[in-house]
Amino acid sequence: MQKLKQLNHLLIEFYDKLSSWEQSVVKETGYTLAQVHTIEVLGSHGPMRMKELADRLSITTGTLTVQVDKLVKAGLIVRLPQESDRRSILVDLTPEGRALHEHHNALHLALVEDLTRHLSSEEQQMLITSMTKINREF
Amino acid sequence: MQKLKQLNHLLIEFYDKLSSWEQSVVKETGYTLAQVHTIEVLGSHGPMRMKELADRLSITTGTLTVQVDKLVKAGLIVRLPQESDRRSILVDLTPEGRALHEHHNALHLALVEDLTRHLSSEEQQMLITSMTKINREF
DNA sequence: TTATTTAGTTTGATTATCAAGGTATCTATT
DNA sequence: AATAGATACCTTGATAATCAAACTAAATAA
Repeated sequence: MQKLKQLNHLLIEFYDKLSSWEQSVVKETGYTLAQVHTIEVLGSHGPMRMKELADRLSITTGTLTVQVDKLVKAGLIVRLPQESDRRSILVDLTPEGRALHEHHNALHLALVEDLTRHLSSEEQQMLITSMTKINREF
Repeated sequence: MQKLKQLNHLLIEFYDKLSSWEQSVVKETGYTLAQVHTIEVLGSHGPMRMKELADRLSITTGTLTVQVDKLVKAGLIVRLPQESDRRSILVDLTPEGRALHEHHNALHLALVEDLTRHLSSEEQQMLITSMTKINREF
């Protein structure tokens, strides 16, 4: 029970710190949090339809339409109408969008490297194992 | 390097899932995410001044003033003017606010219990150790 | 005393978001 | 084939969160 409380607190603390880190990192790009988040999802999962993207971002397709409009205007993504289903639209990164993702992802990797540098190889391995189990349960 | 990528991905996945979970849990309370987040911080760290609360929430004091107005009106918190420094104001939970925090916190604990139930006692212990180190570095 | 810093508030503008309604397209049923 | 229902996306109107900048009051330093 004490362990649970402790773990709960640690996970929340990590969440808050990551949230704050992301905010400050995003601010420097000149884009908004929602925009960068959209780029992140497209960058790490590849092109996808509006519906799926909205689901992954936990927003409605209505909200996403507005967001995608801005990103298209900014030259970061493109809308690709689908022949197979003419209702749906594939959204994909432009080279500029991909560049932004690469850059942002590099910052994430550098952060994780920094955060885990005092973990032994064994601890790192077990952290991977544990987080995998946790995410699977989520 | 492969490990880093893997860990980065796992942490982001966890973050996104927790974010989504929090959103749906908060929705059921009838309060907004920002409101519940404010209650959470006050509940787990105790009463504090506007400035400190704003810092912990990563928002400006201007934003917080508006937020606190709403929470006071909703009966969840109170403003306690300080005699020692008459510029500053201590913000604290009312019994109603505390009840909301208790309830929300219980959901968090239940979630963590659920997520970690397939971890061995040893894994749980090492997860605590690792997350402690990570948060310290953050 | 005067100047500077600090704590909190107010205001105006921007962004993100949702719910609800609308259009076009696809799918299943008759 | 015709119709009904479901799905994908878009549009619109309203609300919430946020910041920057200007403001007030109080504390602190010169």
